[in-house]
Formats: sequence, structure tokens, C-alpha cells
Amino acid sequence: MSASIISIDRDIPRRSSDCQTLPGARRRIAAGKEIYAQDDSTTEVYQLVSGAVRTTHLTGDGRRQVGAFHYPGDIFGLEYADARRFSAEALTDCEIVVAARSSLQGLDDSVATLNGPVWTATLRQLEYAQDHLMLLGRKTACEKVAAFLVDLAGRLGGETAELPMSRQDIADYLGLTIETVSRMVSHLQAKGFVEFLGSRRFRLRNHEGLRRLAAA
Amino acid sequence: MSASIISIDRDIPRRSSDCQTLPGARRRIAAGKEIYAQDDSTTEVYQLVSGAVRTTHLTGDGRRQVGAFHYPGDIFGLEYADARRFSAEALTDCEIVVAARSSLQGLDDSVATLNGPVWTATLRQLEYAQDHLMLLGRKTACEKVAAFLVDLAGRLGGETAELPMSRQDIADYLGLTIETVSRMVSHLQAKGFVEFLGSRRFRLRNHEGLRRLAAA
DNA sequence: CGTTTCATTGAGTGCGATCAAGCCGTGTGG
DNA sequence: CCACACGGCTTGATCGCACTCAATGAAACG
Repeated sequence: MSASIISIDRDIPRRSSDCQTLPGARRRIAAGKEIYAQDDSTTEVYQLVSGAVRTTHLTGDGRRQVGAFHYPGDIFGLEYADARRFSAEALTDCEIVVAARSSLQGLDDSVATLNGPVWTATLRQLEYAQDHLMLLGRKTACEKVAAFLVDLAGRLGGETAELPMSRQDIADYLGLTIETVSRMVSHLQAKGFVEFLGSRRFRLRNHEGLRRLAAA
Repeated sequence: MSASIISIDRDIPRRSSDCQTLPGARRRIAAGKEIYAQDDSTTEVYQLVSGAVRTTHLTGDGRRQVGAFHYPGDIFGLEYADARRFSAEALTDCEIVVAARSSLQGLDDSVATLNGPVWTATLRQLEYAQDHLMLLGRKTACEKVAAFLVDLAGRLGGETAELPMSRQDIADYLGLTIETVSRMVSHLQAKGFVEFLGSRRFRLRNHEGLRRLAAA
């Protein structure tokens, strides 16, 4: 019992929901059945009542990344974009509650103008983190660096951009070492995909080719 | 110009904010300065006006994972827990807006009881995804499997739990192959950390040791 | 011009992937 | 009841990508 004197955050199951169940229709799903598919519209949000659910993202070349496992109480299917980036499948026989996203979003926007952008920002960051899971889990070093450069160029201007961060920052973002980042940058430059002017400024030379590399 | 006939989602910079700026005090941060530290309280939320920001998580043994880079318009510092899991540093001289989280949370709870649990769920999933970034980017195969088992055991009961998913699912969740997952499970069992009864049911034998392995 | 810090490049190693058998629980038909 | 097949899991042997260690190069700064 002496160990329980120190209460440790992680020992508390963080996802068993302490909030009420969502209002909506109940539905039963058989084990192995799909709840929603990749590219489906994001008009519905779900809460798991019983069973277990897996969300997965499948790439064109067959690589798979499981986004999360969900257990009773979890709300899932929340996405910022209109199209689903992950599909959801029942691992066991499940009971779920289905709620229209519009019932949440509408209420959100109409009542609290302040809250709208905050929830939106949260959803975006979630989406961003989930994309990053795919990158960290299933992409090669070369693809990671390519994806990073494409993303950055897309944010900071069209064709030429300045890196505000060090190689160490990039490495720690992509789950690599600075040496590997440096090698991949050199490689991409040798292949004519990008052109670096100094170590912090670059220009995309083959945008489409890079995007294909990064896509995965 | 023919390439632009097909509009591709990724070409739209998804994070340059299309929403108004948050109400709050402006603050200037010099390049390299910390905006908030790991374990700080999550009482404030920020929006970046100009410059670039990096959020990082540092583990006890010095491993570092960059959670995200933020650019003008981005809202950051949103967290579910009371203590920050990531710190935020200015990469360049920055201008930020600081808003009290209570002003958002309070408004959220009082006006829309329905919206409260949904936003909370979104924040939790974000937190969960960010934890997973750390796992995918900076943990060894052994640590990944240990973390997975500890997490699952924490959710599905105290000492014994049933895995609802296959080895392939686990592998795709942890960014490994089924062979490596299997090897690590065997390894952890040989070392006396867990005991498997069949391939789907297990029991933690050294909870604290496993947690130390998984912690990173 | 020297010093410091950050980035690149090279050589060798090791962790996890790949390829390839076996193993085991389950279901099916003789 | 046993023979067989099938899918999921485990174990072994080998390979290769990214890491480590080490040296060099290139900016930034005093």
C-alpha cells in the first residue's frame, strides 16, 4: 500500500469517459465490420458504448498506420476536414451512439463565436498530429524529409522558403538524427528535387515529384 | 496550368488561420526564449501573430521530440491536462496573443453543455496523439511494446487484460512489424515483466519495471 | 583572424525489417 | 476420433536503413 501514497497521473485510465453519453441513435456493429471508411464525409461523430474500435489509415502502396484504439466511453470520428483520413472498424461486437456533427458544430458557432475558432484549432491540431503519426510510423527517412519540405514550402510561400529551425529541430520533429536529415537533404538536392541556397533557404525544383515522394 | 485543374487538398496551406485573432494581451518574445515550459500549468492559450514557434517534449534521459512548428495565425498551447506535456520556444522574434484558458473553458461549459464533452474529447485525443508521436519518433521497439501493454492494462482492468486486436494491428499502431512485436512480447515475458496466457490474454508481473521501460 | 557553433560527409555498427520455416489453436470433413 | 487445412503467432537467419562515431567544412561572431 505504500506505493499508493504517491499518486501517479498515468495510473488513472485517461480515456474512460467521465462525461455523459452523447445524444443520438444507438447502433450495433458486428466484429470486423467497418463503421466508416477513409474519404467518407465527416458528418457524424460516434461514441463507443461497448466493445473495441480501431481507426486506420491506408496509403496507396499498402502501408497501414493504426491511429488509435477506442474503448467504451471514447468519443471518436472527430475530424476537421470534410473527408475522413482514417477509417474505423469494430474489433469486437460493438454498441455505438451516432450523433450528427452538425448538431455540435452548429451549436458551437451560433452560441459562442469565441469558442468556434478554438475548437476548430483543436481539431486542426489533432488532424495535424494524426498526419504526423503516419509520417513517424510508416515513412522512410527520405520521405520524411521530402514531406517536411513540401509542407513548409506550402506554408511559407510558393517556391522559396526560409527554414526558421535548426537541423536538430527538424531531426527531432521527424524522428531522425541530424546526420540523416543532412544526408537526405543532400540527396534530394542531388536528384534535383530541391535547391538550397545556404543551409536555411531553399526552393522546390520538382514540386510534383517531391509530393509523390512525400505522399506515402 | 493543366495541373491546376485538379485541386489537391494538400496544396491549401491548412494552418494559416482563417479565423479572427483571439482576444487577449499582446506579447513580444525574443528568438530562443521560452513561452512556456514542460509541467507549467495550462491556464493560458496562445495565438501566434508573427514569427515561428516550436513545441518540444524532453524525456528524462534527454531524448527530444518536437511536437509541432507553429506559424502566424496558429493557435497553440491547447492541452487537456493541467500540466503541459510540451514546452514552447520562439524560433525567431515573435509576437503572440495570450488568452486565459478559463475564458474559453468557462464559456464552453456554461453556454453549451453538449459542446463541453465534445471539446474535451477532442483535446484528449490530441493529447493522446501527441503522446503517440513521442512513442513513434523516439522509442525503441521494446519500449513501444512495453508502453502499449501498460496503457492497455491501465484501461481494461488492473492486472489481467484481453487484447481485442491482432499482432498486425499492434504492429501498425506502434510502427513495427508483427515479427518484432512478437519478439518483444517474448522478450518481456522472458524477463518476467508480463505473463501471457495464450496470445491474447496477459497479466502484468512487474508493473513498475514495465512503466520505467515504457516511460522514456 | 581565431573561436564557436552548426552543417555536411565518411566509415562502420546495430536495430528492426525481410525472408523463411515451424508452431499452435481452431474448424472441417472423413 | 483423428487427419488435414488454415490463419494467426512465434522463432530463426540474413539484410539493409538509419544510427553512431569521427572528421571536415562553412557560417556567424567577437
